[in-house]
Amino acid sequence: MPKQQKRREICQIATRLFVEKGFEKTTIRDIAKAGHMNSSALYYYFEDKEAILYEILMEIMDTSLEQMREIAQSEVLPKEKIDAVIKLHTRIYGVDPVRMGLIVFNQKSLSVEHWEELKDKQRAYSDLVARILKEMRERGEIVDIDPTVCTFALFGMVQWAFGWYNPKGAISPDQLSDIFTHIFTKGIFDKQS
Amino acid sequence: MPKQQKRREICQIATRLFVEKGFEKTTIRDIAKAGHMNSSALYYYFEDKEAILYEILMEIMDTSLEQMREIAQSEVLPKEKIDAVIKLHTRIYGVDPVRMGLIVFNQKSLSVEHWEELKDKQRAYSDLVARILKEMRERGEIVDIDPTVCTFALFGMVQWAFGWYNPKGAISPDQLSDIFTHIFTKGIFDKQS
Amino acid sequence: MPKQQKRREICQIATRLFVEKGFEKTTIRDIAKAGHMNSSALYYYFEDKEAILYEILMEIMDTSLEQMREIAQSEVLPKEKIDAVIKLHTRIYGVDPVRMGLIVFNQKSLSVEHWEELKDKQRAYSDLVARILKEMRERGEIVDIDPTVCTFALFGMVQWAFGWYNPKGAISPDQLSDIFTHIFTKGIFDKQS
Amino acid sequence: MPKQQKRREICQIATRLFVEKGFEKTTIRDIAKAGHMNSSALYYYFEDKEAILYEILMEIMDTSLEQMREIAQSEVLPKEKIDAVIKLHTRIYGVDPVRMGLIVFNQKSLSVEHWEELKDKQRAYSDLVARILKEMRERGEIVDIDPTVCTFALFGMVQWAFGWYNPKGAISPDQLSDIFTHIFTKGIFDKQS
DNA sequence: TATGAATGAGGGTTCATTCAT
DNA sequence: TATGAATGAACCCTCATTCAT
Repeated sequence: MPKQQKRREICQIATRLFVEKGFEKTTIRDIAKAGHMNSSALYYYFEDKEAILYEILMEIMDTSLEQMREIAQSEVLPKEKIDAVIKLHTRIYGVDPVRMGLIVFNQKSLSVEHWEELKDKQRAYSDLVARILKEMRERGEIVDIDPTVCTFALFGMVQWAFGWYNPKGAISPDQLSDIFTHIFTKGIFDKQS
Repeated sequence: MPKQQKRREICQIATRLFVEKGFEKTTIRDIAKAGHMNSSALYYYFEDKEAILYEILMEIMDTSLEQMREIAQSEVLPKEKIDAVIKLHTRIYGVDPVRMGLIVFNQKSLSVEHWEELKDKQRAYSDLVARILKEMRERGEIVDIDPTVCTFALFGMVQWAFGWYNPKGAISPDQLSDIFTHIFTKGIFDKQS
Repeated sequence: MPKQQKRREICQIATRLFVEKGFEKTTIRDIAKAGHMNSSALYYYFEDKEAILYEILMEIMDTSLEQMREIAQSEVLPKEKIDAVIKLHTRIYGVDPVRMGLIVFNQKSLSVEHWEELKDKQRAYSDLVARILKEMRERGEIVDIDPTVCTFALFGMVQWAFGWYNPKGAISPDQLSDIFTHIFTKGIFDKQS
Repeated sequence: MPKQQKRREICQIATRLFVEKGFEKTTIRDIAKAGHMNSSALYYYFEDKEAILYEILMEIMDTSLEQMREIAQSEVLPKEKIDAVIKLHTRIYGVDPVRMGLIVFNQKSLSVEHWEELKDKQRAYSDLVARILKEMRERGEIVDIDPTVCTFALFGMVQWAFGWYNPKGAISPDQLSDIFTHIFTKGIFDKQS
């Protein structure tokens, strides 16, 4: 258990460095120094440098996947689910520069197997949303566009915020997700915001 | 002049490799070998490995910035400009895996100065769009949301396609930009597609 | 006593690994894992990684030296002693891949002092044989060649078998030592085998 | 050509070090330092540390194989061939501490493929001798013992000298090979040396 | 213009060993 | 007796870069 705790600690430190400098430019010695330990000590906790990235990324995906599942399985109207989806995705990926930055900038550094594992979880995550939209589309509640495309459009819009959103700015996370909800559901031509 | 030509050739080769393996994992010898030249020769054409990336990225930004300027300066209705913007951005960044991949995955490899230069051009590019939206907003033609936020929302939605859009799939680039236009302007709750 | 027993156990495990992979490529953790113990525990039983090799090698030398002494001290004709010597050396070093392999491939990994100790015992061992031959030579019973050279010639011929002899093949260990005896004493030109 | 020359130079230096300390304990920097060059320069000439050992070992085998072939193909009596074989093997492997030491102490450090290549050449080498003996045996000229076993017995006797023969001692290489010839052909019980 | 050769800094990783418990 | 954790010294190898030609 203290070992597991130390792993987490290392992951937190590595996360910061990976976001700042990228995986490739972060050396094992950088991580060690930031954690006040010997670089070889890291190999007591992780097999590899890549294993650290893998652990970090998987933890992110597992957590968000679980939350998305809860939304998908909740007993509310599809429309309300979409609201919740946008709120969740904004909070996890839009407003937080770490998670998205980590994934976007470093996924290429995963091993092929681990990368595929990541992709699988991402697919599972987006499928949950696409299925909601599909249902709405079949009921004629939304526009007649491929739900998967709509999902990716939404995700792109929301998560891209990681690159420009300023947490200390005028817009709160909740306001941001409201904005995204408005655009995604009603478009910018709809004027009653 | 042959020198400039050779530079372009090198950039094309490097572009391919950077997209495939990323800047950090592409060695100067990889580029040289792919171009059937000696790795030392590259230093006759470029100061640095980074200089190659810089040139590639700047060329992309300059080209797209120019095209965006044309749209901004054209004498048409703002609404039509938005259509054109989405069409342009979809074509340049959405359906082409190279340009966006290059920028997203490799911008961290630029030197600080070059990175800021890139950011400046990206800002200029997005400002052109934001200004159109601002004008529309002032005229009450669109929803009352910060135009810059709208711009980034649009960009995110569109350019994220580089990661999932399949050029050999059922959706043509034009159809894709129509989809984006619909969502961005009318939202998915508007059912007449 | 349990400590001494454990030492032996460790030596047996290490012997196997040293033969398989060589001393340098066998890690202390390999040995520990094969013995279902923690690598730190080994340091309770042995000072060093090298100490394990030393113990193994010395045990081999002590055993064989003792057996050679018995032959040397036995009250039989020199000629019969030579027969016994060849039989012994064949059994210990020729047909067993472990002992010779261990010595040949790993003696360079001993510390200088230990290496010299090993050499001393090997010298004592070969001296016992050389003295028998010397006696025979003085009596004119054998060819007029330096007995030490003869001894090494014999040892080389016999112990080299560790590299090619197949215990599951057609030749039994006893037959092999008979062959060596024939060659060494009568040469291959002597046809009555 | 200067590159090939440098490769040879490196091999010579490495040979010395491998014999002195063994392959595993010789670092790439040791070799570089002994050759007054930068350790990375070695990688311009050789792919690997192992590639150096491979080159050295193959060169030894190729050379000796060629010389053994000449003997095998010469038009002389089998008995004279055997004399030549012993003379050759004594000179190449018995009297020279380098070649045999290199092979014996370091063959385990070759990659599996390279090790098998080495074994193949060694087999070819010993087969040439075994074939001569086989012919003699069929003609009833020598004892009725498996020629391959005789070959290995001979090789063992001769090459083991690398470990004990003193080039500055009283016995010249030619005398040594005469001794081996006597023992191998007539045995030590035959007294007219 | 172009190349062969060289270099130096550093990167990931291994491993024998130690030490507090 | 035994272990988990930590360490430090290396080790092999890579790579951008340089320089004489």
